[in-house]
Amino acid sequence: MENENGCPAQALLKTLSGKFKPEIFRKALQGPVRFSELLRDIDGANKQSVAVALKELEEQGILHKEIITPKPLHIEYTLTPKGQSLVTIFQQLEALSLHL
Amino acid sequence: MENENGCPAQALLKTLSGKFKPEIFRKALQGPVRFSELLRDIDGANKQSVAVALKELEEQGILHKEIITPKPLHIEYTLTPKGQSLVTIFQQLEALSLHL
DNA sequence: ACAATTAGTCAGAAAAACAAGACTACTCAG
DNA sequence: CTGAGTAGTCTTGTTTTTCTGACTAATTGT
Repeated sequence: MENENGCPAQALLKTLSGKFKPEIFRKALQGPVRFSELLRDIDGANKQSVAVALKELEEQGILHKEIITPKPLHIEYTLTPKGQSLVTIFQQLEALSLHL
Repeated sequence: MENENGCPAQALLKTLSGKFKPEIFRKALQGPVRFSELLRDIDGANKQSVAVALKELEEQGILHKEIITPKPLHIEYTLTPKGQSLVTIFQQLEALSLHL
């Protein structure tokens, strides 16, 4: 496990790779997301993968986890400022994929 | 195998995922690359993975494969215009990974 | 009391990605 | 003729990623 990486973008690229991360990120753009909501809405999603994706996105400081109410358990994930800064890059990626 | 993907960026993101693709892309920025050169220069690279990466990058229209001389076998891969258009995005990704 | 929802975790299986080594096929230098 | 370089492919095996189903633990609805 050595990581003397000559390519800085690679790390960032990795943080958004994974089957559901781009999808989750995308939904988070439109507002706070929750675990079970993602599970329902994302086609082919499974608990484990969504849970791991959320955890990693949180660890990477892209999403912020917040317990809204503990009584009827309600947790929300929102984009952090760092997450917001990725938005423009995503928009460009999307623009690119359209006209090609 | 259905791909009615709600996330356009995901496809593009996938084209650059994989252990060596970012590295190969990066080298291609500095000039034409060749198979054995990548094999030598990229740390931990192996024939199979590099071959597959090159093939996929070519299929995705990011690299252009050209036989320079068939006699002493010499093949070069160069960035296509589509590949070029990814450069700015990469630069932003790198800028981002620095100040975070 | 019983079912459903919330948000997970855990163990094991299945699938996908990656790696190692043998092999093809052709050219060039000695 | 032999060894080295070019650019791969093919088969097999390992490692990583993803998926499935069972389980926890609490609350709300019927």
